[in-house]
Amino acid sequence: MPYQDGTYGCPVDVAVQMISGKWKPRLIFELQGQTRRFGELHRLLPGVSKHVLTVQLRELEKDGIISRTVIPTIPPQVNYNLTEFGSNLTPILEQMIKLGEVRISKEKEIKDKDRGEN
Amino acid sequence: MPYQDGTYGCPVDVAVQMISGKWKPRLIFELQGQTRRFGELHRLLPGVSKHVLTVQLRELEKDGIISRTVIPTIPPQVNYNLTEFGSNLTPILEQMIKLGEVRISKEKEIKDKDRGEN
DNA sequence: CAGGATCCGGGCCGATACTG
DNA sequence: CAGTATCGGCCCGGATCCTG
Repeated sequence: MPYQDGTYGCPVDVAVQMISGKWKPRLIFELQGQTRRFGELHRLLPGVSKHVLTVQLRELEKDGIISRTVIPTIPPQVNYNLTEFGSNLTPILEQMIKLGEVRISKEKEIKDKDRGEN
Repeated sequence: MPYQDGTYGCPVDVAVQMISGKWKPRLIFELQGQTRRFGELHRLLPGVSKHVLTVQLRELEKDGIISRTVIPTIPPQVNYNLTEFGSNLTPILEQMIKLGEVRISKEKEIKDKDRGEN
């Protein structure tokens, strides 16, 4: 959202706002190239409650990152997809995965070293 | 941090933990290839208090992303740098900037369209 | 100059119960 | 199945004042 003078904030901050939320990056990741149902996402993210999951999904939808499609059957079915705009987030996720892996292997080293010293 | 069974979480979540914090991505961005002093960072991020800035810097330091160097002059001088490990975050920042720019130009379009309709 | 100490408010997140 | 409704805790972030 622009300031009153019509200017916009730093691109970094803008991006931060879009993906900030404890589960959003994970959700975007799980929706890469796949349609997922609500319950599916709920199972894929152990620890998230349905309430919080709903809120995060709604925010992503409002930001134009994902789309939500309701199929009015009984029982109902709701599908989530990445939008075209949302696919712009893919490179970020890829880099986050790389970073996470680097970090994990670094921790493994430390742990292995500690074991060697005891 | 690993679980008790020695396994590690999803790389995405690990990365999220590292960069989550309202000002962290901005701080990492401002430290790309440059040494910066505390006051400098404080001026570069309008809106952040010294207290919060300190906390965020300390967390980044604890995670091994930045280094903190004190030069005991009067008045004191404290320099911050990205560590070698921290430079692993550069690709993420680049992608976040791209994303932010896409988003900003998209909002500009909408605003221009609205102006045309009124 | 670069913080530490203290207080505080909000919203982020989660648990539980209920529903079309 | 895919949510809503309600409640509550807790921590993040901010304001203010103080210091070597």
